[in-house]
Formats: sequence, C-alpha cells, structure tokens
Amino acid sequence: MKTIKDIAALANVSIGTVDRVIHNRPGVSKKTKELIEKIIREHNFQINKTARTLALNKKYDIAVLIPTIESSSDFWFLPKKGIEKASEEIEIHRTSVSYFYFDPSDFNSFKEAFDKLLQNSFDAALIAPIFLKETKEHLIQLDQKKIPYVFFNVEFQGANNISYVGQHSYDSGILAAKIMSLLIGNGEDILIIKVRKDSNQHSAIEDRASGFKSYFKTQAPPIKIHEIILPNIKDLPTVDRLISEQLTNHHIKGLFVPSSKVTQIASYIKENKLKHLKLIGYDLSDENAVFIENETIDFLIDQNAFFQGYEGMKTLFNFIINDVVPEKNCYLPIKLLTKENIKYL
Amino acid sequence: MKTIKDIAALANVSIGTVDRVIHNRPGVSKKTKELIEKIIREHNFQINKTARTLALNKKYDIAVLIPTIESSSDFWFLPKKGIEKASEEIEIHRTSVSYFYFDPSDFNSFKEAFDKLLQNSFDAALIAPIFLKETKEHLIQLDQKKIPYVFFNVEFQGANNISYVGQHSYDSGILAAKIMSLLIGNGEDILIIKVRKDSNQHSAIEDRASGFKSYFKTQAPPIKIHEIILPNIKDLPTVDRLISEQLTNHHIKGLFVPSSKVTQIASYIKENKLKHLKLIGYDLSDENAVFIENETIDFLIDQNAFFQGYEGMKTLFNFIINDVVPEKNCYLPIKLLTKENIKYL
DNA sequence: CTGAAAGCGCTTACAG
DNA sequence: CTGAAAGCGCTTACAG
Repeated sequence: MKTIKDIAALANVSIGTVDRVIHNRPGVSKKTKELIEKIIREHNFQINKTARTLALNKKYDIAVLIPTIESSSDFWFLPKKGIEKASEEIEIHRTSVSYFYFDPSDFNSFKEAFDKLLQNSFDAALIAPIFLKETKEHLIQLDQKKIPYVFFNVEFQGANNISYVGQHSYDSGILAAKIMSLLIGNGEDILIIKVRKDSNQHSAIEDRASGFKSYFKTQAPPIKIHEIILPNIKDLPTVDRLISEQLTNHHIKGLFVPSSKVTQIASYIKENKLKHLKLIGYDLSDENAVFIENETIDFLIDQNAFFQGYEGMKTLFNFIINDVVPEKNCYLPIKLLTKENIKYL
Repeated sequence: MKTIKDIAALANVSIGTVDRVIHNRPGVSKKTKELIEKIIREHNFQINKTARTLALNKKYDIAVLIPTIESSSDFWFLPKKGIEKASEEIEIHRTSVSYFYFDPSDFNSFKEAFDKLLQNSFDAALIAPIFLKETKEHLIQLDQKKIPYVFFNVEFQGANNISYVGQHSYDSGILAAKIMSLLIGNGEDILIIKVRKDSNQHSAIEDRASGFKSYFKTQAPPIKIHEIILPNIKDLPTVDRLISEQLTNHHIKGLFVPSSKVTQIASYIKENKLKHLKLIGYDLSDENAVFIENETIDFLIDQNAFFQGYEGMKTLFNFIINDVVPEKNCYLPIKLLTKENIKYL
C-alpha cells in the first residue's frame, strides 16, 4: 500500500503538492498535477482515511429530531437504538450526536424542539418529520444554511432532504391485504380501524389503508371492506360501541389496523373472546409480541424501526464524511411477522 | 475530550506511563497506576481509536472460505457482496480480505481450498462449512493456531467457532408450514420435494423439512404429507415422472421445496400449466424473482444471504480489533417474500 | 519503574 | 507554484 510520501518521491515533489492534487486544491501547475494523477492511478494509491481523520481532527455533530422515548415499549425506542448503534460505529471519526426531543402528539412541542435544534450548530440533521406543515416551515432554515438532512420513518415529499429512510406505506398495505385474503374466506367482510389521533399525525396510516383497499379492488369475487375511525383509543366505551356495531351489522371476519394501535384492538378481541376474527396490524411492541404469541394478532407488518435509525445515521455520516450521495428514497424491507418467526429479528 | 497527553499532565507523568496503564502493561508502580486510573475514570477518558489504529499501523487479514461464484444469479453472490460491503467499511482499519474458493458440489475441492487457506497466515477466518466432515478435520489446525473463526450460512455444531451467522433452518420450515396451511384447504395433501445433491451437502434441507412436518403434526384435521427425493434435478424425464406420479396418485395441492432448487419445480409447474398448485421455496435468485412475479412461486423464504456475509465479517472484525465477543448463534430474521414485498430487500 | 523521542500517514499554515 | 515543518493522538523501542 503506497502512501502520500511514496507518491511524492515517485513524482519528485513534496507531500504537500501530492495532497493538493488529491483534494483538487489550486496552486499546482498543470504539468505537475497530471504527472501526480498518473502516478496515483498507476499505483492505485488510496488515501489512508485513518491518518486523514486524525490530521483533520475535525469534529462533526449530527442533530437528531425524534419523539421523546417514554419506555422500552415505545415505538421510538428502536429507531433511537439504531441511531445509538450507528453513533458508536462512527465515533471513531469524532462524530457526536445531539438529540432534540418532542411530544409526538403535540405539534407545538415539535415546533419548539425544531427551533431549539436550529439554534445549535451542527453538520447534518436526522429528522422524523411527524408534523408535515411545521416541518416545511423549519426546513427553510436548514436549506439556507446548506445543512444536509435525512428524513426517517415518515415520508415527506418535495423537500431537499438527501434521503428518506423508511417503509413504502402504500405497498405495505398491499402486502397486508394479500395476507388478509389468505386468512379469510369468500363472502366474509373486512373492517379497517383507524384512530383519529394517528391520522392527524401523518399520512402513513392513510397510505397503508389505500394500499390495502387497492388490493381487494382487483379481487373477484369482490370483498366488502368497512371502515371506522375511532375518535380516541382511550375512550373505551366508544371504542366498544363502534366496533361491536360493525360486528353485528356486517359479516366481518378480518380486521386491519394500519398502525401500532392494533394493540388496543387485540385487547378488545381478547376480552370479548372473538378468537375467530383475523387481525393484522403494524409494529412490534412488547405488547404486540404477546398478542402475536397467543395468536390474537395473526400478522404484524414490521417497519424495521431499528434499521431506520441506524441507516439514517449512516447515510448522513457517509454523506458528510465520505461524500457518498445516497438514494433519495431508501425503502426498507416490508417485514411480515407472525408467531413462527417473531423470535428472529 | 481529553487525550493521553491531558491525562499525563494531570497525573504528572509521561504519556508512555499513561499508555502502559491503559493497556495494562507491566512496569508501573501500584501507586502511579492507581492515580492514573482514578484520573481516567474521573475525566471519563476514552482512547482515540483513530490515533491508535494509525500508530499501531498493523494490518489485519481475514481469510474467507466460500464457494466459487459463477454468476450474479448464484446463491453465493449475495453473501460475497455482503462480505465486500463489510470489507469496505473496515478498510479504514487496514484490514484486508483473502478469498479461498471451492466448488460446492465437490468435497475434494473444498478440502483443497481449506488446505490452501491454512498455508497462508491471517488473523481470522470466515467459513462456509458446507462439508461437515471435511470442515471438522481442518478446524483442528485453526484451533491449534488460536485463530478465531466464524461460520456462516451452514450451521455446524460442536466447534470452537466464535459465532454462527445464518438462519435457524428448523424454524424456517415451521414458518413455511404455517403459510402453506393458509394456502391450501382441508383434505388437500402436501408434497415435499428434496434433491439428492442438496441433501448430501448439508443438513439445512433436512432441518427445514423436519420443521415443516412438525407444524402439521399439531394440526387437526391432520394433513397428509408426501415426500420425494429427486436423484438429479437435471435429469428432467425422471423429475417429470416422479412428480407426475405423486400428482396423479394423491390429491396434492401444496408443494414445499426446502432449497433454492424450487426454481426447477417452478419451471415444471409453469410448463405443465399446474397453476392451481401452491409452491413455497427458498432463496431469492433472479429466476425465483421472476416466478414470484408471475405467482408460480407463492412464497419464498429468504436467508438474508447478503447479511450473512456482512454480519459474519463484522463479527470477526469486532472480535479481533475491538475485543467484542459475539453471541455464539446469530440467527438472522426469517424473511417471507411474496409478490407484494419482493421489491424491497 | 519512568521519560523522551521517533514514527504512523495525513493536513495545514507559513515561507519563499 | 512548491516545499519544509509542525501537529493530530496514539505506540514503541530505547535509555536511564
């Protein structure tokens, strides 16, 4: 493995000049430059990044905008873990990470956290753009400062983010529908259950539901799909009433809950001993794992929460340190979890 | 962030002495050692790994024993890609990788490659132990030299490997069975198709079949499972005869092929227009992707081939460079692929 | 038992 | 346009 010194000797110049050529800095005669470039090519010289990192002695800071994590059963626990894993791996490059937390149910909290983030100086940002309008307003400042940013978990169209890391929500709904079609028989109806609070937050729930419905449009014989929106998942009497209304009025066999709120629906099924109902939902929380184990939930679609954080972080890092330009959309695998494979994640 | 120099100043010693303490090298008085340790703790000093790597200027070499890759549709193409990706990432630590190739259908070729590998000097080995007996014989030398090794793809019990990275074959069979039970109806039989050449090679095929059968043992009403072994997948007349024999004699609806050879069975189904048959197999090759697209194959179980190589490499690297001891068994996710999620890998 | 100095392969002022 | 030298934070002989 050749070093800058070797190249310099071969070209009969100083290492400073070689360095200038390597980084395309001005102040080298055309002739010298071409000679050095030729030698570099011929000897397949590759810069020693360890030495470079040490010499630069530059510290990078990546800002992360993410919901507060209440407990390990929180959905955001895993993306955070992924971010931390990536942070450890890139720590050798003197990269530090600053977190800015917000309450995912409160857009004011989101704005405040984003404001606080913008008051700091950093080299790149990893953002969960849960509130679309508020995100848009704040991005202007990042764009002005030319700070690169990556979105994760929530897809946000039309911004200058260098990448999005997360699931293709619409297609995940299609997969859910395919599985549902295997679970239920002819002449049996399906109920999609949304939660108002979820829907306000972001479009993923709508996209999942649309994908789900699109699958059945192509099916013959057609399958009836009913839809309800629960105003508040914690208002149990209303939840009870709305669901049981559907169950008595229609011949419902399959339930699709396009969010992690499937936990509450599973509780409902368990309590009311409605084991014949087939249930598909999203996200592997500890509670959902229990419901998968006892087969109250038949299938879960996993968002690769850990990997969202991990890959988001790595993408930013590779962009700012190694000049690697990522794909604009990094769609993660749509993972299907069921009792038989939930052990292996 | 404190440096060794800072710590030395605080302790009124030279950096050489601090270095001795950090690495627990002898030649430091108890008193000085304790003082330095205290200061390190109090200031939460962490060594700069970049500087360490540069100063050590040590090169590591990892040997890889893997089947020859004929084309990009080869199963081993992806593990190799994973190994290469990991290699790039760890290149900054001056780690190089040497490959030793063998023909996976010829145990003599395996022995030769392993012999050649052992003639080289290296710091760790990543091994696909396709031939169990031959692997066992060669491991002795690795153990004697105290060279750490990791197995990938094929599980090999009772060796001193620091880790195994791959799938839990038995459980993947259970998952396949669960999906199969959704695809077929009551009173419909299942046929398991094995290929002789596969079975000789390693136990994964047997484990998958066992897992598959175990699932149906618990089912009521019981489902009939038939089994055939094809002597040679390329002897088409025999393949034809053996399969059509089964199809005429039994009421078969589902086919389970516990290996990537599902490609050939899919071809058979396609040619003979047996679209009503449900087919589950393993591994996403280019050909299998086509059969998933046109729904000749209903589901594929994916082994995370890429990740096997990637994670195997990283595991070894972290072990030799960062002293990270891995789990003995690193079972990867059992991924279920179907038309609707095959785009996202 | 301890320290001073050279070296790892780069980058970066500074001098000419 | 080019070079010599100091420095990044470690490790490693070598001297005492």
